[in-house]
Amino acid sequence: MSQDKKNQILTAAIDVFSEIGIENAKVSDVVKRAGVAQGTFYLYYSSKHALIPAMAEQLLHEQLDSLKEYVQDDDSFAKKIRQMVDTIFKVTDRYQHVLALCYSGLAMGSGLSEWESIYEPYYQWMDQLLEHAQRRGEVRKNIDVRITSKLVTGMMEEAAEQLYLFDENAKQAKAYKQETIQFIERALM
Amino acid sequence: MSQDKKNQILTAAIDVFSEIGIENAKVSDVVKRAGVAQGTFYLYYSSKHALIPAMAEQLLHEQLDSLKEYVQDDDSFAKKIRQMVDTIFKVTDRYQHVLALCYSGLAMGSGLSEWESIYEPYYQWMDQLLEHAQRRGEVRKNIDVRITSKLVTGMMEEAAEQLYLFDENAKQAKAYKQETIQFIERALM
Amino acid sequence: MSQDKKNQILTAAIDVFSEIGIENAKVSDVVKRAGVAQGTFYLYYSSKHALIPAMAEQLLHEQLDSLKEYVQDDDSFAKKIRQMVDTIFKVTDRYQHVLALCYSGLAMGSGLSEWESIYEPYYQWMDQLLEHAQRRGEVRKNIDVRITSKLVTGMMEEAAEQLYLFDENAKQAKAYKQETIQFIERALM
Amino acid sequence: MSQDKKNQILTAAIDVFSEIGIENAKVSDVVKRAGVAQGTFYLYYSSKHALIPAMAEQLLHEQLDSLKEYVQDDDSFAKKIRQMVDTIFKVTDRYQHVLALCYSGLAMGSGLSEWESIYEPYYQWMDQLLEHAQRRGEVRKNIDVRITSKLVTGMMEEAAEQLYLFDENAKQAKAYKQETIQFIERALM
DNA sequence: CATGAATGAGTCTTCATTCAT
DNA sequence: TATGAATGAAGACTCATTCAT
Repeated sequence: MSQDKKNQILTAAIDVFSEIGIENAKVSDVVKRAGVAQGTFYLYYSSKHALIPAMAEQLLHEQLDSLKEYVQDDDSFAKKIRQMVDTIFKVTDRYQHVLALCYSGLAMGSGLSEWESIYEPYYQWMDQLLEHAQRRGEVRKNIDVRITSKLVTGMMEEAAEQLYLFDENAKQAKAYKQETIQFIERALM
Repeated sequence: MSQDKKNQILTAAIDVFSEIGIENAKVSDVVKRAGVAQGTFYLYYSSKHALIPAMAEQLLHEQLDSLKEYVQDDDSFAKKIRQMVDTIFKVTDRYQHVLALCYSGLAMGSGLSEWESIYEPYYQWMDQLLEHAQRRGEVRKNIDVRITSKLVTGMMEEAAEQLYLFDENAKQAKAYKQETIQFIERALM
Repeated sequence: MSQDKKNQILTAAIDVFSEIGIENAKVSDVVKRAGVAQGTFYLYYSSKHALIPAMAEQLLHEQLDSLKEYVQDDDSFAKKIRQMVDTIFKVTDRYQHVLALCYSGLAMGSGLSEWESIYEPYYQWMDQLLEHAQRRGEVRKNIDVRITSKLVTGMMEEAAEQLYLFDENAKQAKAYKQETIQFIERALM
Repeated sequence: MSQDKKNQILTAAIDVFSEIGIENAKVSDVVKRAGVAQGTFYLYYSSKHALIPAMAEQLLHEQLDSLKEYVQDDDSFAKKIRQMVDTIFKVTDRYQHVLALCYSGLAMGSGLSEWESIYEPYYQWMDQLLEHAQRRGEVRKNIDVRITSKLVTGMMEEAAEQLYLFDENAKQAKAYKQETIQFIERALM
C-alpha cells in the first residue's frame, strides 16, 4: 500500500518528465499527476534530484524486460539484433527526455557507483547474449565482451536518439534501423 | 574588441559548465569567471539558455578543427579511424558535461533546426571522409553514407562518455579505444 | 498509565528543547525521544505551542522543590540565599534553553495570565521567605516584598544565565555566585 | 546609498519583530515594511537568522547612546542609577520582544563570541561608571567590577521585563522602578 | 558599451496537524 | 487509546533578468 504511493510518484514523474523535460517539471507537477500531496513526495524521495536514479532504474528495468520478452533464446543472433534494435527504438521514442538523462549520465551528483549498479543487470544480460552467440559460432571470438556490450547498447541508443530528436521520424526510421543492424552485424559476425 | 568580451563569456561558460554541470552553474558564476559584470552578459547573449547552442557550436567547431588537423587526407582509412577515436576521446575527457548536453540534445528549447545546422559541417566532413574511402575501395559501397556518418560519430562519442563517466579512466582507456576502432573497422571495411 | 505517556512526552520535550533549542526542535523529535507515535502527542497536548507552559510549570515546580529541599526553614537568611543561588545556578546550567524561554516570557501567545499562575507558587514561597526573615529581623522592613521577590529571583536567574551562556563556566562560577550573594545580602539585610 | 537599504531592512526588522514577535515575522513582512524587494534582503543578510545579532547590536548601541545622553558624568551615583533605570525601562517598553531575544541569548546559533563582542562596549561603559563612583567614594570598593556590571545591568533589564510582560504597566511602573533603584543602591553604596 | 545593485516571480522543502485504521 | 502515513499551507531562499548610472 505504501509502495503504491511511491510507485505512483515514480510513474507520474516519468510521464511528466517525458512530456515537458526535467528542468521544466516542478515537484508540484509530479505530485498533481500522481494524485498525492506535496509532502507525500518527500516521504519517499529526499529531493527532486533523488528521482533521477530511481527513474533510470525503473526505465532500464522495463527496457530489459522488453528485451527479454522479445529476444528469444533460440533465435539466431541476427534476429536477436533486429529485435533489440526494434525494442530500443520503441522505448526511446516514448521516453526520449528521461532516457537522454539516463544515457548521458547528466544526472550526476548521485554517486556514479549508483549508476553502475543500475546499469549492471542490463550489461550482464548483454554479456550473456554475446557469449552465447560466440559459443554458437555466430559472433567472432576476438572481442572484449564487456566493452562490446556497452558499445552495442550505446550505439543502438544513440541511433535511436539521433533519429527521434533530429530526423523526420516516420520516413527515416526504417533506414536508420536497417543501417544500425547491418553495422552491428558486420562488426560482430 | 567587443568580440573579446563575448568570447571571454563563452569560454568562461564552457569552463564553468564543464566543472560543475549545467544545472548548478549560475550566470553569476560565468560572469565572475569571465571577469565581466552581470549586465554585460545580456549584451551578448539574450539569456542563459542562449549559451547552449553557442557552446555546442564552439566545441564542435574546435573538435572538427582537431579532427581536420590530425586526420590526414592521404592516410589510410584505418589510420583515420584511429586518429578520430583518439581525438574524440581527448576532447570528451575535457568537456564531458557540456558535450553530453550537445550530444543528447537535452538542451532543447532552442529549435532543433538550429542544432541541425550546428552539426551539419561536422557530418559533412564525415560524409566526405566516407565517400573518399569508398572511392579508394577502403569502405564498402552498400552503406547509407549520411546515416553511417552519424552512427560512427555517435559510437565514438558514446564510447568515450562511457569510459570517462563510469570506468577507471586510465586503465581501461586503451582497451576501450582499441575495441571501438576494431568494431568500426569491421563494420565498414 | 495514560499519565505515563503524557509525562514521557513532557520529559522528552524538555530534554530535546534543552539540547537543540526550541526553534529547531520538531514535534517529531520529541515523539521519537518519547518513544510514542506522532499522533499520540496530540492526545495529550493540543499543539506544539501548548508544551511551553507545561514545560515551564514542570521545571519551575522542580526548581521550587529543590529550593524547598535545600533551603531549611531554620537556616539564617544569609545561608538561605547561598543555598538558593547554588540551586538556581545548578538548574540553570542544565536547562538553559528552556528556562530562557520561561524567564523571558518569549513564549507568549499563550495568555500571560497562564504564566502568572505558573509563577505564582514560586513567588509565594519567596514572599514567605522574605517575610519570615523580616520578622526575624534579618531583612529590612522598608521593602515591597512582592516586587523584591521578583527582583531577587530574577537576579539569580540572570546571573546564572550570564555565566553559563557567555563566560567560561568552570572558572568564573565561584566568583559569580559569591558576587551575586553579596549583592543581594547588602541590598536586603 | 547601499548602506541605506541595509539600514532600512534592519530598522524594518526591529519594528516588525517588536510588533508581532520573531517567529511570526516573515522575511516578506520585513521587506514589505522596508520597501525593498525580497531578493534585496539576501543581498545584505544571509538569512532571516542573521538578523538577530545585527538587531541586537543596533538596539544595544541605541540603548547605550541613550544612557550616555541621560547619565551625566558629574551626577551623583544615586542619580545616575535613577537615570539608568528610567532609560532602560523606557527602551524595554518599546522593544520587549526583540530585547528579550538579545537578553536571553536565545538566538544562539551564531557563535557566542559574536554576542560577547556586541555586549562588550555596554559593559565597558558600566565598568567605568562603577570605577568612577568607587573613586569618588560613592560605591564600596570590595566588589568585582566586571561581574557587578553584569549583575546590575541584568537586574535592571529583568525588572523592566517583569514589569512590562506581566504586571499592569501603568500602576506598578513607579513602584518597580523605585524598588529596583533602592535595591541596587543598598547593594552598592 | 559596461556596470552591478535591485528586483520578484518561481519552487523546493519543512513540519505541525489530522484521521483512517 | 494508540498509531504513523498522509496532508498541504506556509515561507525561506535562489537566480535570471533589468535598468539607472
